[in-house]
Amino acid sequence: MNGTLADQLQNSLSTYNPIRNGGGVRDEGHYMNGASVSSHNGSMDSKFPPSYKRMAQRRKVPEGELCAVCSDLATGYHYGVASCNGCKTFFRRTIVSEQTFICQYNGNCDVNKNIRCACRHCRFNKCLIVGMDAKAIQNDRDRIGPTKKAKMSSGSDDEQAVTPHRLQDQEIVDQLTQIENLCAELRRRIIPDVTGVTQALTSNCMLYETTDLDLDGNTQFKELYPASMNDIRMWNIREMRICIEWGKTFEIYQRISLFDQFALVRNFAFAFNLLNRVFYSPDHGPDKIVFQNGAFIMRQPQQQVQLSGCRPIYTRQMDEIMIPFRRLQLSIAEFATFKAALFFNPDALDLSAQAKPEVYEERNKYLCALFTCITSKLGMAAGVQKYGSLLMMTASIQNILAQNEENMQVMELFKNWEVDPFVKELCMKPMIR
Amino acid sequence: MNGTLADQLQNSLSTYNPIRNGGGVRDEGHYMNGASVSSHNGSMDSKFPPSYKRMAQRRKVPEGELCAVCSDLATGYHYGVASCNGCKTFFRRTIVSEQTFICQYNGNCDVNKNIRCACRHCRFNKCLIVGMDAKAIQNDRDRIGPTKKAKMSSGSDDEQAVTPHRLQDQEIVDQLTQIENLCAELRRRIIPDVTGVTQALTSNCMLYETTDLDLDGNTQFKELYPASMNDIRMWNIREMRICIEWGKTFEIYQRISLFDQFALVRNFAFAFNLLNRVFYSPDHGPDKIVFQNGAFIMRQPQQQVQLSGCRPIYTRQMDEIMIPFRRLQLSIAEFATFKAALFFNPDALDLSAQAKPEVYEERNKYLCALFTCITSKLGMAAGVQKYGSLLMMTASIQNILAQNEENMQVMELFKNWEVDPFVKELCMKPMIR
DNA sequence: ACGACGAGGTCAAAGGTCTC
DNA sequence: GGAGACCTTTGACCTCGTCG
Repeated sequence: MNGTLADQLQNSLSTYNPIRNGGGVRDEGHYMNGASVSSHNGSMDSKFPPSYKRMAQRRKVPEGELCAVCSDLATGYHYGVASCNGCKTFFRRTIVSEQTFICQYNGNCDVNKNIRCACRHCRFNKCLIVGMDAKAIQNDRDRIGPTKKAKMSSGSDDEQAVTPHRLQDQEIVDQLTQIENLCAELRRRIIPDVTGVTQALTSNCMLYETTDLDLDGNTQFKELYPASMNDIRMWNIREMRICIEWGKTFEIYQRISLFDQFALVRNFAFAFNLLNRVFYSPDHGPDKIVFQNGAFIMRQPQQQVQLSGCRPIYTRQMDEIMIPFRRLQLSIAEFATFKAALFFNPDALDLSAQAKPEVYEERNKYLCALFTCITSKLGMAAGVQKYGSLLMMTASIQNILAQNEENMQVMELFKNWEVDPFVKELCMKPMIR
Repeated sequence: MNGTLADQLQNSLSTYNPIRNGGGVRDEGHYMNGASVSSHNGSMDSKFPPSYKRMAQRRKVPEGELCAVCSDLATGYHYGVASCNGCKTFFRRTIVSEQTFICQYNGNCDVNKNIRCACRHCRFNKCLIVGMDAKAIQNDRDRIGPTKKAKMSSGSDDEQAVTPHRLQDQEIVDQLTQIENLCAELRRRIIPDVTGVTQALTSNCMLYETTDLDLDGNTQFKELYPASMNDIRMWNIREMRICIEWGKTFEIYQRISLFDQFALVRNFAFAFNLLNRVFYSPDHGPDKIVFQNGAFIMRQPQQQVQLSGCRPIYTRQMDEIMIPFRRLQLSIAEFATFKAALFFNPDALDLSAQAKPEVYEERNKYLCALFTCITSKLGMAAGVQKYGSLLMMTASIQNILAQNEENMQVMELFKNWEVDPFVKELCMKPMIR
């Protein structure tokens, strides 16, 4: 799930379950698939020949062994872990019934014999952390002893229905996170030119073949230096292009009309740009937005970026977006899901009436996924606040966008800086309203 | 709980409750065989001495067994004693809440089915005497969530319970709802003039003495008619005044500096105005915002409210606020709490750095209350969406406010309509930025 | 064959929820 | 605000299939 969890996993495995370590893993043909979470299984497998494992597998749970989850007396090894009857049954029930729990507190409740029922989220979490293996759950009890044959026939395992789709939200978040990483990759590459937004929208998505593109030297970090207008222009265009590629990864986005695609992306592109800029800005204090290549924007107006009527926008980006983001300690997964929820805005200007309900539902999907993602780490109490605070940031974002648009109008009007045609096509609403 | 009781307890335990103690061997037979249960069991209980009963400890309470406390029909063995549902729950509640009762008579009241509620002291005493075991009371478990409601509403997935601070949240919501009603009352009254915002902020809150004020005939509904500029102006000023009175009802608001009070109210007053306008607009279709006195604004630009550059604002108010509000079916309580969360905006322009954290916490308070309020009605799945959709409306609100401010600047610039001095002081940021 | 182990199943009795 | 009917969850104990 996240780094901390993985660390805990490593620790807890050796702490809670040393017997299994020494005694070897269960019969490999049974339920252990190499895909298991724990890496220590892998090392075991490589150390001992199968025969050892079989012999050791029969080993009784030592007298007085405690449940790795709740420290009650263990009744045996269940789902790969020394555990008590209660935790064993609890784990199976949770998996089978596809339940999802949310911690009412902060997601780090104690789990022990006396209070193990107090928080089901944290109890289940602990089950996973100590290594209980959901794949050991047999969903079909009526199987007819095919064990021997199955082992003989092939080493390849057909694992159908291995993952119950109870973690639908988690899957959504995971996928968005993956796409987010692809975007990061594309951000380093030379993005081929297009004639305009329409061509960008209708061409194949570049995110799945980023490695075909050459690295762009301009995006590589060399040193910190004050951003020039060219830097700002380059990053603006770059993010806008990435935004379109990102949008095209959504299945629903491909289904709606080009007109609606345009409406959504025009509504969101600059927010995408802005959000990525501040979220991925390395932390050099609250007064600097730093681009990937080292160019930075300071709070104090610089020579390089002074334009009439366009000054206060960066201060606001720092105060109302960058600093709150840092305070909220958003993970990349949360950030990615948040952007998806923003993108599918049913109130986007010019969005057709037919598309609205569909977009609304899509947004709901990401809102729920975001909520699940946040509360699974923080629990209910803090999660509701974080989710709420994050969503209320939309106000600031919108505000800054409005101001930015105004600035662009001013620029256009006074011609003191020519806006890139692609950016103009993507971001600026026509003057006539 | 006292000496005598302890003695009695000892006795009663050996008399009434030999079964539960000791880990006797289980019944040989197949206990799940429903057909044999009652007859087998019944005969056992009557035939065999107590020590044998322990073998049957897992069996159902015999047919017709009576509650050892009140002689009602027993529903099973609870806390070691055959007892009815009432006495079981009564015993747990008493232990958990650590209540102490005092007998009004002589401490030897009869306890039976009909009068078991007459004396809680004697009922609890009886519970102990017959051997109910306080050690069998467990720690608090995780919340389960709605039971009956879940079936009734949309058959969505797992409904998890809401925060443990439920009651506290409910209180917050209730209080806000009350204030909301007071505002509605004030809205109908003649509000005394003030010299300016500062005077309004520093005077006593009028909401608690609305009945001292005379009714304002201009606010009473007579008939529907197109709003004049005077109507709009009147309602603007009125809502701004109410906003200040409303703000003063918050304890924290009274504590912060006048400067910060000004910052918060300036940031929010027009939103307050706008939100109340559309929320309380009687539903005359999606194309009309109707004031309380019958004046209405149409989507199509009217003669009366045509101002250069100021047209599209009402369309947006309808499309992005009024219609979504109706779609979300906000209750007054939810609406009131939402406004409180908006009001305490830590990113409000000009808010002092000291006040920010406090305001942030205050907002969190209302966010949690809002979430509780919504999910307690809709359950988790739908609640998360509604909460999320509502909070994302802040973007539209902010957008419209920005546009409104722009309009006001235009008005001010072209002097085609004089903005009321009070409104100007409250809403307009200085031109210099 | 047989006993140990750990899958899943069972159900009384815990606790929680909801309507008076 | 408490009582108690009703609902959900828990876990000790059970059976069964599979190994050594």
